[in-house]
Amino acid sequence: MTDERRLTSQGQERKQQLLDCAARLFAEHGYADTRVIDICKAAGVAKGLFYWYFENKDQLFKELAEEIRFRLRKCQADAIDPDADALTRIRQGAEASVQFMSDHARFFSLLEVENVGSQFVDVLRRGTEVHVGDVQSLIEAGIADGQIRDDDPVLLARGVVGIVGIYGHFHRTGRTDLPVEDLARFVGRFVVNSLAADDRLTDLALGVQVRQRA
Amino acid sequence: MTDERRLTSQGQERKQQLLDCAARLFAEHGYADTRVIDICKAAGVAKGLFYWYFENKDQLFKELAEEIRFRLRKCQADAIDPDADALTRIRQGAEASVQFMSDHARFFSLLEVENVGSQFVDVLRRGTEVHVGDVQSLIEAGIADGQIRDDDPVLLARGVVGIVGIYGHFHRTGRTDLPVEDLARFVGRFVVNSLAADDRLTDLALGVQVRQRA
Amino acid sequence: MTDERRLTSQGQERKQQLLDCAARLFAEHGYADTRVIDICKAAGVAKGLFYWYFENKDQLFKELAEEIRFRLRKCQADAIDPDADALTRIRQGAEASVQFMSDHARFFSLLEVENVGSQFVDVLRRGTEVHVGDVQSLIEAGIADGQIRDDDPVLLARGVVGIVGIYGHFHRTGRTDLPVEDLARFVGRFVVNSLAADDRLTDLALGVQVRQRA
Amino acid sequence: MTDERRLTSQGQERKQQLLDCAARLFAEHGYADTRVIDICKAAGVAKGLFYWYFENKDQLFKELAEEIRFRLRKCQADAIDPDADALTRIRQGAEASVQFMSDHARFFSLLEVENVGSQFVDVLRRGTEVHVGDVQSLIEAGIADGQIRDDDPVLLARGVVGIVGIYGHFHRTGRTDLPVEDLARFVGRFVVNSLAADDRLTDLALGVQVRQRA
DNA sequence: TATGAATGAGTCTTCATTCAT
DNA sequence: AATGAATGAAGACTCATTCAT
Repeated sequence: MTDERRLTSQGQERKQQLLDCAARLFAEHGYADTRVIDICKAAGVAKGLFYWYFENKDQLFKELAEEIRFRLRKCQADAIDPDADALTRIRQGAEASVQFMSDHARFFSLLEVENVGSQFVDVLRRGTEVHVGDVQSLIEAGIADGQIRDDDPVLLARGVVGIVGIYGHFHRTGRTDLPVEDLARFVGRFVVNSLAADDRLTDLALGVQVRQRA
Repeated sequence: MTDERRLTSQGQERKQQLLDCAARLFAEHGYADTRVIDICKAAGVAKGLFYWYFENKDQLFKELAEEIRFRLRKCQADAIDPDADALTRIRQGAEASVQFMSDHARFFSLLEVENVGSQFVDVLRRGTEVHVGDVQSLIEAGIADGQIRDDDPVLLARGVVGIVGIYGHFHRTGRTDLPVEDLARFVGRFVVNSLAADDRLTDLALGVQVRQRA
Repeated sequence: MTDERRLTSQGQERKQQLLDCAARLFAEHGYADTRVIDICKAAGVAKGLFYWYFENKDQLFKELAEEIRFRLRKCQADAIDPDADALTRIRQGAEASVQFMSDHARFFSLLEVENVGSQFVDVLRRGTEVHVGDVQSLIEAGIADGQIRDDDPVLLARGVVGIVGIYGHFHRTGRTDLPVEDLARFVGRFVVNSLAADDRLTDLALGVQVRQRA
Repeated sequence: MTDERRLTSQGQERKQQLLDCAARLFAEHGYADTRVIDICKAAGVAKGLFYWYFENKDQLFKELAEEIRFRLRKCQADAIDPDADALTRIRQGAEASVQFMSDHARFFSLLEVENVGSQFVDVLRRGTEVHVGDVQSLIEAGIADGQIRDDDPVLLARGVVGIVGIYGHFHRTGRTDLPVEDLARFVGRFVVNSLAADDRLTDLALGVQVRQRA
């Protein structure tokens, strides 16, 4: 399947079925510990068929990774109020991301493979960079507004993306019984606090109506 | 080497040599892509000797992981001023960690394997928990002092540990030419901002002498 | 091949081919000294294919052992005259067994592994017990008839099975140039003599028409 | 230790200690599954020392095998009444052998390794031949006397040795709770019945004083 | 499309044996 | 005599990928 192939609708389904099974198994046992045959068995097809739909195991992974990135980004865009200020938008994006990661826990674990020596560093890193870029733009706007503290925007953006990932992982690996909504709000607070130039702006971005400062 | 073996000093050296070689190779090519024989070749010994010192490849990894965690913790303890306030101590610990991760980049990449399905989740997670616990104590103290914002200490601690890890990884993977010292200071700032209850306390923990607030 | 696999007829053939080659090699060089790759080379297939048909080397052995036991038992049943008396039937079974072991010497050497500490004791022992059980029934009948001397039927049965095995081994290991037919008859005589309650009954079971007793 | 070495008395002890441990372990787990290091550990010495006392693992086994054969033969000789008739002497030898095998169960299991493809066929077979030779002489005498049925003496001898071995194995592997003495007597009976030319002679060799014949 | 069969390079692990001290 | 260290050949088993039908 090196070339772009036109798949019948049944073929499309079959392919998606394999993708879904793979995602689940990768999430459950990791990429290395999931064999091609496991995926096929889960989908109830013969091993040979795998290679009709995918060039190889790596390629399947990359398809999965990109699909998920794409969905996440869409979700973030949907969650962000285009008229809000930069910090608020970052917060909204972060909260939506945490929620999304929880909803698609299985799929998402995949992206955590960004490890040294992995054959996927490139894809994954490229994926991360997209998010970092998104956040960076917002941060630059926020700094220009004086809303975000004046520090290296790229570094700050990386921090934001990283934090979201951390708590996503944390929640995904079941080490808290906190409801996602609460965790999402916590992450929003955390991110805003990390970036805000000033306490009052923090309050603003957090939507605190009235607050007494010491 | 299932049982506890008494090693001669020569044996101890040889074992450490194998550990060192393994750490380097794991860092360079990843755990899975480093074969036992690669480690042995790097150490200039026969393959069989590996199994004189280690039960198997997994076990070696676990020994390494624990050794590194131990060293990091020692380094943090050394960097922290026992008389300083909680937030400052967290900052010192974070900065020291970034520095340490840079110095021992090779070793440290190892710990990034905390992935779903890995055979090492347990060891690694346990390792992380130690750090989280350390930070948590400090955070609780800081909250009691009113220096750190009143939020869930465990979650906050996880954020701190996570952030340090992220920037460590970032630096390790060579995606910045920022000198480590600068990165460490940035991380310190980031952490402090994330936690501080108030801008003035931020300044305090960052050692800013005088600062005009808007 | 952990699960039950549906094999095509081609697959069945290939599997049998591997079984046959394995049997021959095991017989020639012993179980331990036959490598999986030897079996594959003998069958002209790649190493990996072995594991398509068998879980592992042990499992193949067990399949072989059971197959051979099954065939032997079938052969015995065919050789026995259902209308004859017990002692005669035992003799017929013994003779047929010796003949069978000679015909399938290769296969049969396998069963001699019933050794202390072998990973196969269970299967092999279970196999032996089947034969012992068969003989035991006949012996009990013979004792009831007064044809077989009144001694512990289980022990006697074990003796019969053992003797047959011994001479089978003896012939198989080429330590005699006696034709199998003669050896079989000798074993028949031996068994009958061991069991018969009385000389006259011995003669009967041996089919001696007339004989002068001293 | 290729050459004959003069061992100090302490050395003799140490060597015997290794032999004993090896015998036990071989009996318990089989030859192949007993590692040199297991023997050394059991004896509480370092692995290197093994090769001070034995050329290699095979050689140790051979020493053991011969030692046991020697002892068994001695025991048989002691049990046999030099003035008795041939059949009686065979019976006495057989009974003594069963008893001996029970007493030295551990050691004795070793001799059952006479398997195709084993590196020990030679030693073991040679050992067996000694016993067969012993019995053969007695059988020839018995045939000359008309006490033993006129059949091939070598084959008969093999049968006798084989039967003794079978029941020895049977008892050793714990598949009967019959006291050894009883088993030994059973084997004596079995052997005598197998060989005797005539029922009356059977009685004689079994030491039956008076018996009513049908 | 779909299947079962086939390939073969790759890796861990074992263990008898030897060596230096 | 005795020890711990070192060697390296050997073999079982895995699994992504390809093939014939």
